[in-house]
Amino acid sequence: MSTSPLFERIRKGARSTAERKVASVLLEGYPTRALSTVEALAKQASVSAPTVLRFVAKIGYPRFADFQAAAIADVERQLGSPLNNIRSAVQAEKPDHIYQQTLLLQAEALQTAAAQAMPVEFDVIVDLLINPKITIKLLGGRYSQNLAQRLALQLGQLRPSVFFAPLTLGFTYDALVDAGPQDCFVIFDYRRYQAELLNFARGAKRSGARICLFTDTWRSPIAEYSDAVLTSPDSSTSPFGSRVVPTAQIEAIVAAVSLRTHDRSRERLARIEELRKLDDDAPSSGKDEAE
Amino acid sequence: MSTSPLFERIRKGARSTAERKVASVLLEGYPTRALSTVEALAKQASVSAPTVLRFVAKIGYPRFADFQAAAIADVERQLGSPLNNIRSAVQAEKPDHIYQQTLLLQAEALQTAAAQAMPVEFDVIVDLLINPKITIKLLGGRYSQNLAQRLALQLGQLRPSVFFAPLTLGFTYDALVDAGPQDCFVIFDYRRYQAELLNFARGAKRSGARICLFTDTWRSPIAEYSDAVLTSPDSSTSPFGSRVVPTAQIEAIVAAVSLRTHDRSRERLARIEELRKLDDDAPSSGKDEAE
DNA sequence: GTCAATATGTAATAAAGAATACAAATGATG
DNA sequence: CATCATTTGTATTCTTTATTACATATTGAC
Repeated sequence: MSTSPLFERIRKGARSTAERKVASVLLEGYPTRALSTVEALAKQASVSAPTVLRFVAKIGYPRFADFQAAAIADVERQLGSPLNNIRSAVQAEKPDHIYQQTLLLQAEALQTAAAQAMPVEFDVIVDLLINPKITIKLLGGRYSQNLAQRLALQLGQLRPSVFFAPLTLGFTYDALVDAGPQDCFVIFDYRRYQAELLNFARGAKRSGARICLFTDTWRSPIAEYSDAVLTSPDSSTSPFGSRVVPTAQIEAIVAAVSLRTHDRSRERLARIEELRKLDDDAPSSGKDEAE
Repeated sequence: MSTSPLFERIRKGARSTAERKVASVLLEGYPTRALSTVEALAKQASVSAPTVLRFVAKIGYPRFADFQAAAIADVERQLGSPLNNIRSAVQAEKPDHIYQQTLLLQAEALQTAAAQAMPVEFDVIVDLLINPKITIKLLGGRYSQNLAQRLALQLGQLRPSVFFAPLTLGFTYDALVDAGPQDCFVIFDYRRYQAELLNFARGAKRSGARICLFTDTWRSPIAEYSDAVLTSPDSSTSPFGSRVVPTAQIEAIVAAVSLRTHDRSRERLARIEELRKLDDDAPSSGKDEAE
C-alpha cells in the first residue's frame, strides 16, 4: 500500500513535542481532520494555533490554505476515480429517470460489446489504417454518415490521405471511379441497410480495394465483401438505433492508430495546430482554459 | 449501500436555474468540491455567493459550515467504506486489448455520468424541445458539430422547425440575425472552447433566446448564459476528447422527446417515410432502399 | 400586456480564521 | 547556573469568508 506524500511529510516532519502532538492528531484522523480549521486542530492537539501553523509551514506549506488544498487532493486520490462509491450505489438501485436509464443501458451495451469483442478484427482494421501507402475513404448511410465523418475528422489529423465521401445524390460513386488495391473503404452500415451502400461495396471490392465495415449484430450484407467487421449490439430506447457503441469503437480505433503511429501523428497534429492558429487569428482565438 | 443523503438533497433540492447550476457543480465534483469556499463555488457555477448560500440553506443547512461538515462526514464515510477497496481490487483486472479497454472505459464514463446526472436539467431541455412554438437551432464547435448534426437529424424527424447551423466561415451568425425569445439554441462546446461559440451564445442570450448547453465537466464559459446544461465526464484514451457520453445524452434526449410527443412524432415519421420512398424511386442512381 | 411573486445579484457588514509580533518558557552547553 | 538558541504560547492585526439587507431582474398568472 502506497502512502501519500503528504502523509509521509506529516509523519517525518514532527520534531518537537508540540509538533508531534499536532502530527499525531492529523495522522489519527487522516485525511479528513486536516480539513478543519487551525484552531480546531490546535485545540484537539492541546497546542496553540501558531504551533499548528508553524508545523504545516515546516513540512512545506507556507500557507495553511496550501496544506488544506493538498489534503483535499489526497482525499480525491483516495476516493479513487471521483465517483466510485456513488457509482456503485446507483448501480445497485436502478434509477427512475429516463436520462439515467438510457446512459446505464448504453454502459451495459458497451460492456457487452467489450465482452464479445474480436480483437483480431480490430487489429486488422488498425493495420490497414496505419499503412501510409493506403488511401482511406469513409462513408456511411443516412444516419451513419456522422460516424464516418467523425472518424474521417480524427483520422485525418493523424495521417494523410483520408477522405470522407458524403452519400448525397449519387455523388458517392465519384469515390469509386479510381478505386484500386491501394484504397481502403471504411463503411458504416446499420439496420435499414441501404442498397446504395451495398452496390458501392460490391464495386469497391471488384476494384480490389479493401473494405472495413462497422455494422450491427444483424450484419449488413456488406459483411460478405469486407476484410474486417466490427459489430455493435443495439439496445436502444430511442426510435432510431443507438450509435453509442459505434462511437466508442471509433474512438478505440483512433486511440490505437494514434498509439501505433505515435511520432508521425504527433508531429502532424502539431503542424495542424500551427496552421489553425494562423487561420484563427483573424477572429480572436479561443481561450484555452485549464482550471 | 444507499447514496448519501447529502448527495440526494443536492440533486433534488435544485429548483431554479441558478440553483441548478450550483447543484451541478457540486455533484460533478462530489464530494470534494463542497469543501471549498462559497465564493469559489459561486464562481464555478457562474452565480453569486448568496445564491449558493440560499441553496445550501434550502436543502437543510442553515449555515454553510453545517453543509461543509456534512460533506466532510460523507467523505469519511466513503473513505471508511470497505466496499471501496474491494471495488478497486475488482477493477484491477483489466482486459488486455486496447479495444476492450476503451469500450470498458467508456462504459464507466457513462456510469459516472448517470450517477452524477441532474434529471432536472435534462427535463428542462426536453420541455424546450417538445414545445412546438419554439424553433430549435443546433450548433457546435469544430469537433462537436457532429453531435449537433446528429441531434438535428433525429429531432428533425420528430418535430418541425429544427435547424442545424453549421459553424463555417462566419456563416454561423446568419442564424443569429432573427433570433428571439421563440428560439432555442442547442450548443455543443467541449474543451478547447471556441471563442466564436461564446460570442454567439452571448448574442443569442441578449436576443432573449434560450440556450441549452452540452459541455464537459470543465464547463464551457457558455454555461453562464445557458438555461440548462448537461455535462459529461471526459475520460479518454484518444488524443481527442471522447464523445461517447454526449452521444448517449443525445439519444436520451431523443428518446424522451419521442416519448413525450408520441402521436405527433409517430405520424410525422410515417410521413417522412412516405416522402422518402417517392424520392428513392425517381433517381436512377441506384435503387436506394432495401428494408 | 400588467402586476404580484419569486429569483438573483450587488454591495455592505459581521464573523471567523489565518498570520504575525512579541514575550515567556524550555532546554542545551559551557 | 548563566547564556544562548529553540520552542511554545498570548494577544493582536490582517485577511478571508460567510452572512445580511436591499435593489434589480425574471417569471408566471390573470
